[in-house]
Amino acid sequence: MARRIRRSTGPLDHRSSAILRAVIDEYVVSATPVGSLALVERYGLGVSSATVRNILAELELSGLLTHPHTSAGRIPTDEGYRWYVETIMESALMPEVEQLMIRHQFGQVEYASEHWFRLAASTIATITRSAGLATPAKPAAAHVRRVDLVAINDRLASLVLVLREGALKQVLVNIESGTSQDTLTSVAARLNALVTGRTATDIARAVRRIPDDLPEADLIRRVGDRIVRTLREYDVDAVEDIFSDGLLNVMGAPEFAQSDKLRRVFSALENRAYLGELVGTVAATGDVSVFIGHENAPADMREVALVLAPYGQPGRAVGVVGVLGPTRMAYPQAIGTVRFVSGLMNELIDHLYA
Amino acid sequence: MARRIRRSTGPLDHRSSAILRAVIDEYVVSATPVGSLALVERYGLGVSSATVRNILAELELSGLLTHPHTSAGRIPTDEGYRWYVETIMESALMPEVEQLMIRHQFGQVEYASEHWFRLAASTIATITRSAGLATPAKPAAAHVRRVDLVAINDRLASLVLVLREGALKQVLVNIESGTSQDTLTSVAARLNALVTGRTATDIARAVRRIPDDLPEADLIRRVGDRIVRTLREYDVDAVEDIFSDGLLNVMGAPEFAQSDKLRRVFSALENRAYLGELVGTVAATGDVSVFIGHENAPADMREVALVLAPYGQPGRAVGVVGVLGPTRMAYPQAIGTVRFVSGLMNELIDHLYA
DNA sequence: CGTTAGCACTCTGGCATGGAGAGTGCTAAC
DNA sequence: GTTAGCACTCTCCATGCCAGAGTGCTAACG
Repeated sequence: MARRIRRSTGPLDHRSSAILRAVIDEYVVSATPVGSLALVERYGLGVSSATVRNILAELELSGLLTHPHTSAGRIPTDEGYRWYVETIMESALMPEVEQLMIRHQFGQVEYASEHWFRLAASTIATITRSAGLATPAKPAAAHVRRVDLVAINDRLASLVLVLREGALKQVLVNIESGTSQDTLTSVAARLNALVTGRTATDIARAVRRIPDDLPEADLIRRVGDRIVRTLREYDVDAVEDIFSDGLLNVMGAPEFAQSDKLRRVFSALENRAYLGELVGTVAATGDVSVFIGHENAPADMREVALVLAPYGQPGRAVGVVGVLGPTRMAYPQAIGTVRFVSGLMNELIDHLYA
Repeated sequence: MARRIRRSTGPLDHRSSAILRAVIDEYVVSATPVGSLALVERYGLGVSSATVRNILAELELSGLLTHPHTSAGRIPTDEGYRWYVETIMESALMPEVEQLMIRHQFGQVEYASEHWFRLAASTIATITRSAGLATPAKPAAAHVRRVDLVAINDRLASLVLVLREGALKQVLVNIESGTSQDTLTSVAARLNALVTGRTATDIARAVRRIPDDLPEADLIRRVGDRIVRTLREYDVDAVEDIFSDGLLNVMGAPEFAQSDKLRRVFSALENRAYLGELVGTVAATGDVSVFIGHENAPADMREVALVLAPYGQPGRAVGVVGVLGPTRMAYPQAIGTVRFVSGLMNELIDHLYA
């Protein structure tokens, strides 16, 4: 026997890392198991295929690579990808050209803040050729900036809440037949004094203290309660909106050629519960997070990887942007892109709250 | 030869229709070509399989059925489905039980009008086990009901438009550093006088007539222009939002087992241009419309059928609800469901504008 | 004249077979 | 420690074959 096979758990030596990296790089583009010969031919390793085979066997023992069957090349395991991601995590950046392109695109929609996160998702999708994900920036607790009441018909009015975080919320409220718009306007004025800058809890307290002899006290109280309820719903709502774009990109991947695999990916995407949970944990961090294959709890997501990053201002409004693709994903690009876009979103939000 | 084969272009005789109907009913549930034997066994036609074969041959000549290959059963052509749909169009209704169930569901979200169309899509998806589609009710030309200006920071304000049709629109506008909220409020009041109940064209005219000596004339004019621009964009915007739910249902259909077919369906769904166009034509009609296979212009939609119906008030706000599924669809159920849901949405909207 | 039994014919789908190609793991030599 | 050489294994694809399903035609029937 030429070399004792190490079941190394420690860090990989230089040559092993180079080969593991090469296997992953190759597999990511070819989507077929990569053999020792292909590696020496295409990656100028300076050793023979036999040597490479020895190292591949070691890497397999360490759990970083596998074999689909005896006489096939190697493919990375989720652990292999994990190692890879750790090694490139810090250095992954976007090419300047693309950065400029994206900045330009965002410049086009300048002030339609509600569309930023959609644009983020579709930009990410285009660049990474995977599915782009994004959630709108959502505050920990909604603060009201302004209230409006507009009569819709004889018995209904539209209650509009403008939140400090830039979001709008509208609900209908019943009014007594014959209430004029003037009355509504003055009620809205009273309410504005009561609610501006406040959160649900504060407003609930204020509403309880409305004196009975105030004109229209009843209506004010009723609308006030409605505001509280609406805010509470808004606060509790698990990230309601996870916008995704470029699903077609993912559908093209060869690993999803069988439609049942594809189906699983989609049902994973409709599994808002898990995504919402992830968004929550990611929002609490500062940088890009990567979730690879079985690192995702739901069985349906075992074949996909997620690259997510938060944006916004911690404690005020926080959202998430990211990529969903096969575990065989161009991680450096994905991480670079997500990092850049989240940074860009940060700039935009900062500008908003300057 | 026993019976001269008719290449009838006229209406089908009673027995032929019964058999055609049987083929379609059977194919819709089995998804496999249906043979003469299966028909006589399961549909008590009172004739032998040989006779049925003769009639099947006639129906094929008339273009209502085909053959995937020589020794297979028959499957309906798009024309066959078309014939079928015409014969059941008027009579397709939902079972009362389901009607009640749906009414109940809508009762739950009573006043969250912005969510009605989403609920419509998901309800339709659940019942028909296909993809449910819905667009929000959108007016021919937006009328402003109210304008609001809220300072966001030193240089930005949020312009909120409440439209007569119940929609909200928000954009950011630049303001001069140091403009107070009071100024903004008074500007908003001026603008309200100017724009209430008007459409983009009217407002553009009014803005041009603002006298220079009005306080803050500049700001008023600038915001006015912005309102006009926003309304115009809103008007022009091809139906921006086509909400869909239950795509997973469609993915399960055996005709989409190969993922490239599935892919085509999805890219069709992202083909907002065509869907928007359809929505436009459907909105102009009064009842359910059905588009089967090649009746759809885009090649990607040749394997799906759409059942669409408008809702809302013509000339005011009109939206569309519908189903997208394989051409092999349970048309009676789909048509009944879509008809009922659109009727229900009509009731809701009428109530809103009472 | 329409209906029916009978039968030859055709096509698919599943399954086994076999050979080419790719890539491994091992051994022995360097 | 590295490498050439080689037997071995497994997939993939093309081929051939068979059973099953269903047709279309023909000839007989009422």
